[in-house]
Parts: sequence; structure tokens; C-alpha cells
Amino acid sequence: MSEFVLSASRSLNKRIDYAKELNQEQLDVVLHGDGPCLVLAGAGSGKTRTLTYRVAYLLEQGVDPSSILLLTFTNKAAREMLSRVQGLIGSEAVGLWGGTFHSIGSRILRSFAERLGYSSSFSIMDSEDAGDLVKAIIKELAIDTKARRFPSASVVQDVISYARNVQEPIPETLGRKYPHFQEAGVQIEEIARIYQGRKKSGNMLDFDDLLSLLVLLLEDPTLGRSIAERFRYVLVDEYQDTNAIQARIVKGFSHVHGNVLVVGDDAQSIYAFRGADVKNILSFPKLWPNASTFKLLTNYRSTPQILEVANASLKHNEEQFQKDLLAMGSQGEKPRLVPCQSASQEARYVADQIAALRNNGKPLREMAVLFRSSAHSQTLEFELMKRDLPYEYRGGQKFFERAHIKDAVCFLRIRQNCKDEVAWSRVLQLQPGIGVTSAANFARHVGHCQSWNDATETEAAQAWKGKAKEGWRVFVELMNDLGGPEEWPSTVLRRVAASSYKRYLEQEYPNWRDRLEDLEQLALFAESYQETATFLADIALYDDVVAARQEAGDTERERLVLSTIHQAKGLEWDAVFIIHLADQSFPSRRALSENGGMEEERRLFYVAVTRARRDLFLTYPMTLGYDTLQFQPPSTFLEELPPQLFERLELRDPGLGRGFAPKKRLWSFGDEGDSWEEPFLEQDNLGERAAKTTVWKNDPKKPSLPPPTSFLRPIGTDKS
DNA sequence: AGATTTACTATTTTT
DNA sequence: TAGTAAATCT
Repeated sequence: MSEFVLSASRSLNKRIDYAKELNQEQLDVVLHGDGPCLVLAGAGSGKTRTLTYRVAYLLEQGVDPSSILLLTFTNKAAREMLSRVQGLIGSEAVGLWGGTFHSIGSRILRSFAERLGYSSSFSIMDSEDAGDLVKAIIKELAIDTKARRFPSASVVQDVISYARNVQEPIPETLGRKYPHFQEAGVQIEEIARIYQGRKKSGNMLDFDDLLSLLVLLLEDPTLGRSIAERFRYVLVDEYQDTNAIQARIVKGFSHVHGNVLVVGDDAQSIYAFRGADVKNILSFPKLWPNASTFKLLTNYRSTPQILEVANASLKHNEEQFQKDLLAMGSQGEKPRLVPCQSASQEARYVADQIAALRNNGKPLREMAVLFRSSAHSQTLEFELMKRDLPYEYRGGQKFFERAHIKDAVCFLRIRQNCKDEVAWSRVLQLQPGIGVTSAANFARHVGHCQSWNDATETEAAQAWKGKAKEGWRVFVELMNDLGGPEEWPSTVLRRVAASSYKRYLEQEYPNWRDRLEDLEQLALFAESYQETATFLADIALYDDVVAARQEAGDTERERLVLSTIHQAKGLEWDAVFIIHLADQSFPSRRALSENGGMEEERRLFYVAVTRARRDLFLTYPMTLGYDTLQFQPPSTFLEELPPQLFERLELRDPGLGRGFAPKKRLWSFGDEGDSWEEPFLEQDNLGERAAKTTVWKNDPKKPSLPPPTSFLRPIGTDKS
């Protein structure tokens, strides 16, 4: 153990005895993390803890808080990290700069946008907006993606990711991938260029632009230098999830003082689909030749039994640093592997176990249920609601992604930046008689307008006909009722909520009251802003106002967490259930078609497993489907593991027969009337992976019932 | 008639 | 949510 025991200083809230609270590996980083440092850390090794203590240590050394920059990848992680630092060092943390790459970018950019040739009234597009714009462009070019059997979603993806590196040489593969675009006389690169151009003429920035501009700024000899001078220490968490541009940003922030410390785990890289590249963390030593490397390989989170599963799974990945995690936790039980007859039996089993754990004194907030895709939780949610087990749903839709919130924000965006064609198009489509085509046709001409009045007087504005003309009139009236540009955003939002948009909500959505309530929440949040521009820039990168407000108030509330694995990253619970580990669902079909998809999915599985401290349950339904019952083998990730790592449970459910009728089970309350006679399942097929996929058809004479989705979702997360 | 809107079905992950 | 089929509009 190190000799270092630092005494408390006036700047710290809490007396810290570093040697006592950290292990040797962590202590090394905290004390010797000067200069460029790469910390390769396994799951549960206390990465964030180490970062937090390093900040505390720096402050004790008298470093000015405002010269420390803490960066991470996701909003949640950023908030979590800051609050931990704050808990440790109290009010001193106020001076710290912390957040995601994007939010830091937008904060700095707002003051520099004009110098970089952007008008300060720029709009920020989210990925949905970006997709809409690309689709509109493809439509204008009259490329028939349907006739050419090409999913436009994938084209849009590729265009945007190509646009991300538009200054780089054109990757050959892209041209070869889309020969039919060439047939139509259009190169995919051209679409990307048009996309770039349209963003510029519309005075709009997408998330990538925010980053690219930040790079330009940071690499500027004078401006960049003055920013980098300010940050004496730069610390980055989750570095494995960064992309090339973000690496340049990190370099840009830290090139003057060179005190850059990045922490990451290549085994937890799960964001390749949005441009993250593991190579980034591996090449850090090349970027900083004098970098020192630390390793944190002791796992303090999980029991050895859980870690064994994690390690065994990772062995199947070829592109991997060899790195076995060392378990320091106390012994526990083997993870339980539970095949279920159906999704509903799975839900009942999980709910039973949760209730049992709670009866044994485990608080609900120490449990979580994780799944690959948000839809996998539906059956369970229904079961939890039935039993009155309170839960919090993460993943799925964010506050600012809800349709009505985006609508309201788009009204503001038009007022702020009349060239914002994406906002125009969205808002116009709210009117009856105006659909995608005519909205896009109008919005295309808005780029030349200098003001809102210009837009209402263009030729296009005179050309509306019939039903659409009435829609246009209503829209103009609405916009005029919102008041002049001097109005505060909160006022405008409340006017939107009282306008004809309210009528639209009422007739369109049964839960319009909730939606109006959401709008009020938004207005409430907006009250602290006088300027619309500032408000818009802030919320573009914020994920959930309501959650943030609630968190402040009641952290103690007893809730179980349901979450996608992606959103669970960096978090941990005593008991974790990973559900729906079925073939075709977990290594998801679409991910497999991508390069390296299998390995990325396996890393995702690894992330899920390592969230658990003591109890881990792995479950899967052996049958899937609504109107046909399809026999479903378990996930490859389960089958490839040695069986002795688990304790296998056979469920003997008295209601087995009914378990076979998920259609019935899912949404008839209590009425057990006409259950199906089902063939009995002799054995499940783990191990002898079914060459045979058996399908049972339901009796066609049975009445067909409406699909369950409409009322299975809890209030607030319904489709929009 | 042709274009465009609306209704309907099955669904990957997100700064 | 995106792709398709039916309904409606110009």
C-alpha cells in the first residue's frame, strides 16, 4: 500500500483517506495521473470512482476548479459523475466544467458561432430531423428506393454517416454498395453533399456539425489556444465510445497542458452504430507518444460467479485485449438460467422473484430488469402493473422526443430561424390536407426567406389549394397569435398549448390531457429563459426535464428499474434480470448483418451481465409470437457458455396450458374462458439447438382479438 | 388519372 | 417507424 495518506483540507467537504478508500491500482491513477494517461479499466473496477477521487485530489493540490474539464459520453453518465464529485467535494464542484461532448460544444459554440460564419439564430437538429431532411432530398431527386428494393432507413443512415466525414476521400465501398443510385444518375456522396448544403442554407446544425465546428474552433491557432490554456486538466470517461472527431476534441482541449486522462473499457464498446470506434482507445498511445498506461483489472462489484459468466462470454470475441477480470467480491450464488414456456410465463416468473426479493428486505431500487430492445419489456410491464409493483422505465422515448413536445419546439424554431425547413415541414403536416409532399415542397423554398413575413408571402404560400388552403390559413393564424419575437419562450409555449394545436391534440390522441400537461412542464422549464435561442440550444441536448426535476425532489422513491442495456451502462444493482434472451432477439437479426455485429452484441451481453452485484437471473421464452406460436431457441450467448456456470431452473407452472396462449394471456383481464388445448412441451431444447422450428397455428375459428400494444404501455410512453 | 393523404401492420441500440 | 394499401383530392 502506498504511503500516501492525505489529510483533509479546507476545500473538501469530507475527510478523504485515499489509501483506505481506494485500492492500489486506483490510487496509482489518482496520484500519478499527470500528463497524458490511458486507463484501461474493466467493468466494475471503480472507473468513475477513480476519476472522482482524482478530481478531489487535484482540488486538494490547489488546482482551480474552473480549470478542470470532465467529459463523458452520455447525458446520464455526465450527470451522475458530476453529482458524485459534488457529493465528495461539495460546493467547490460548481467551478468544474462537466458534460457530454455535445453539450460542452454547444455551450462554447453559442458564443463563437458568428465568428465561424453561422448566424447565431441557428437551429439544432436531432437525428430524427436529420433523417427527415435526407428523405426529403432523396424524394426530390426522384430516386425510387422502393422499386430498387432498398430500405431507405439504411440509405439515410449511410448518407448521414458519410456526411460526417465529407472532407475525407470518398470511401469506395459506399459507391459499390449503392450501384442503383448511380444508375439513377446520382452518387450517394452527392446526396450527402446536398444534405450538407441544405443544412447550411437552412442555418441548421446537426449533432455532428456541433462536433466538427468545435474541432475547427479548437484547432484555430488563437481561439483554440486560449480555450486549451484554460483547461489544465481534462478527464474523459467511457472513452471507448468516442469517435475520431471526439478524439480530436479531446486533443484540442488538452494540447496546451497535456494533462489528459482517458478511461475506458474496450470490452464495453457498444456504440459502433453511431460512429464510435474502439480503435480510438487503442490508438491513444500513438496520439500521445509519452502517454502512460494504467490498468484497473480488479472487479469490486460482482460475485466471482457472475464474473465467470462475463469472462467466459467475452472469450468468444476475437478482437479483444486478453483481460480476465479478477473478482474481489464475496462468494455468491450461481446465476440462474430460466427457460420459460412463453413470454407471459417469463413475466410472471420475473415478477414473482422481484416480489420475493422485496419480501426478503431487498429494496426495489436495488433491482433492475434489462433487455435488448424496448419492445421486449411489454409483457413484463403489464404483469408489474397488475401486481402494483412500481417501476421506472428507461429507454424508449425521451421527453424531448415525444411528438407533441417536438411540435411545440418546432413552432419556436420557426420563429427563431425562419429558414429551418425541417421545422416548417413538421409543423405544416399537422394541418389536415397537408402531408409529407406538400409540406416538403413548401419548406424547400423557405431557405431564401429573411423573416417570417417573407415566408408567408412567397409564391408557394399563395399556391395552397382546397383543404390544404384552409390548413395553411389556420396555421398562419396560429403563428400570428403567438406574438412578437420579444415574447419569452414560456409565454409562446403556453399560447401554443391554448391554440388550435390544442384542438388538434384533443381529436388526435385519447391521452391529450397528459400531453397538455407535458407542454405545461416544458413551459415551466422555459420560464428561466428570456431568449428563445438560448432555450432552444439548451434543450436540444437535454434528455429529460421532468426526470431531472423529479430526481431533485424524491430520490428515495421505491422503484424498480426497467431499462434497455444501452441505457444501463455505467449503472449497477444488487439483483439484475436479463430477459428475453432468445435467438433472433438478442443477437438482434439486424445487428448480425452488420460487420462485427456479432461481437458488438456479445459486448452488449457482457455489459448487461456485469451490471449485477449479487443476483443474476437470465431468462428467455421458448415460444414467441401472437397469432402463431413459434418455437424459439435460446440466445447463442447462452448456448456457447459452459452449463456448469449456471443453476438451471425448470419451471413447473400449474397454468402451463395457458402459458401457451400468449395471445389470450396478454390482454384478457381475469377471464380464463376459452383456453387452447396445447401440446405439452416435453423438454426445452437448450443444447440440441433446434434444427426443427415447430409452428402451431391457432384455431382460425377462434375470435381474433385486437393487438395488445394499444393499452399495454403505461401512461406517458404511448406511441406518438 | 395521377398525386397525395390517411389508415394499418410489425418493430434495434441513441448523443 | 416505415412500408404498403386504400381513400381522397386536384
